[in-house]
Amino acid sequence: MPDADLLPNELQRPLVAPTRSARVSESAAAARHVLEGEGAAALTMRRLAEEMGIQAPSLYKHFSGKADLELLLVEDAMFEIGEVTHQALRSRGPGSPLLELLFTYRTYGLAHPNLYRLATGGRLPRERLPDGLEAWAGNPWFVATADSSLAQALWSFAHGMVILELDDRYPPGSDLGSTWRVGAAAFDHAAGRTRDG
Amino acid sequence: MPDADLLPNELQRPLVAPTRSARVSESAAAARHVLEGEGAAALTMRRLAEEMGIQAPSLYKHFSGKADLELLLVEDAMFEIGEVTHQALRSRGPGSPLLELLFTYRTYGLAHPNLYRLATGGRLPRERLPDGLEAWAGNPWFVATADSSLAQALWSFAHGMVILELDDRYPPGSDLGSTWRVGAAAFDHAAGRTRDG
DNA sequence: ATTATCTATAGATCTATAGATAATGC
DNA sequence: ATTATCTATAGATCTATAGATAATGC
Repeated sequence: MPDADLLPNELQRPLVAPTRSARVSESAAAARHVLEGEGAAALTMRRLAEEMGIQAPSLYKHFSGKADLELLLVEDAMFEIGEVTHQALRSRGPGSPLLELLFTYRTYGLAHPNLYRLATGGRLPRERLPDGLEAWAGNPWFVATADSSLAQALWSFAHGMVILELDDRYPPGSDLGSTWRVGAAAFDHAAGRTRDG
Repeated sequence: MPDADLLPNELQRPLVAPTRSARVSESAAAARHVLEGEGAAALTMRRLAEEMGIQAPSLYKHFSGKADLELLLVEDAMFEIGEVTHQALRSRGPGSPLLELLFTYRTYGLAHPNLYRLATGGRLPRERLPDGLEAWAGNPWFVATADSSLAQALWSFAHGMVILELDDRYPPGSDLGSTWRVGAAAFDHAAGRTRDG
């Protein structure tokens, strides 16, 4: 069923590939649990098997290899990020819509640090992703700016902020709330909005 | 000796720790060669030793471990990025100073992808870095914006752009030059400059 | 019957230490 | 004498396959 009402420029959410068996879904959930709790280095086939109470070789009946498993997690993260950011635009409050979008994105990243790193770091296996997922997940940035270059610039700013914050790259004591706000204000202006629009 | 003439807000360059023996410097150069040529996964103590024509255990007379070696590369990258970005501000041409700074940063990242990833990804071992290096390397962003929040926002934008470009994260066919320009323009305005200043 | 799991194990790594030997510096 | 290097190797992993056994679905 189509979404009730789409914003201007909003894309239809792509379908989740219905090809995940129950066991595959369980594996993805367990993998996520290990990843978030213990970090990327801990996410091995052995550790995942242990988490599920089975032996590692059994996993190969469900996945052709580790890359398969990681792809599921990347998909999950992209769907979730797409959901929350689309939602941020639809239910926007009185403040700057960009700031709302940015804070929503930040909140997701900070809440799922290792999943965020996995999903946004390194090359994207485009040829194996569900059709339309990449475009749909990036769509909120375009909806918010109505310009593809500005959308990319805004997303780059957001990603830079999140990944640098996750990696504790800002000098201790930095007021990151303020950094997000001045960034949002700069892009608000570029998008043709007044600062307190 | 002090720099000839510093820009407003410009910091003095910190001294390179003069503690690198000739062999350590050679190792760092060889490590860099392996890293840039073959990627982070190839940078092992074994591969480095092979590159230098010695046996891996010999390296442990020069480094306490792999972390030691990587620290050298991070320092090198931070010094180099600091150099080129400070230089970009000093020798600025007629265009937007932010765009010049941004393009200089981008050019460095694209020219040294794996070193850039190593130096900017993951946690920074602050306690082991030369005194003042982090602040000095980040100083150009502050000089360019004269505001610490805006400086952080601008640097975050720049890093996001570079890392996403290195990881081929923009949809194929994206006009990234345009993305850099609209970003620069947004921050130029926020820094109180007119678009064609 | 078919699918999921198990045991056993191949085959590749890696980092790092111990102790012997060669090279270098005063 | 001291420092750099070598050989040998400990000790930990990891991914993935082969083939046997147990569980499940028609």
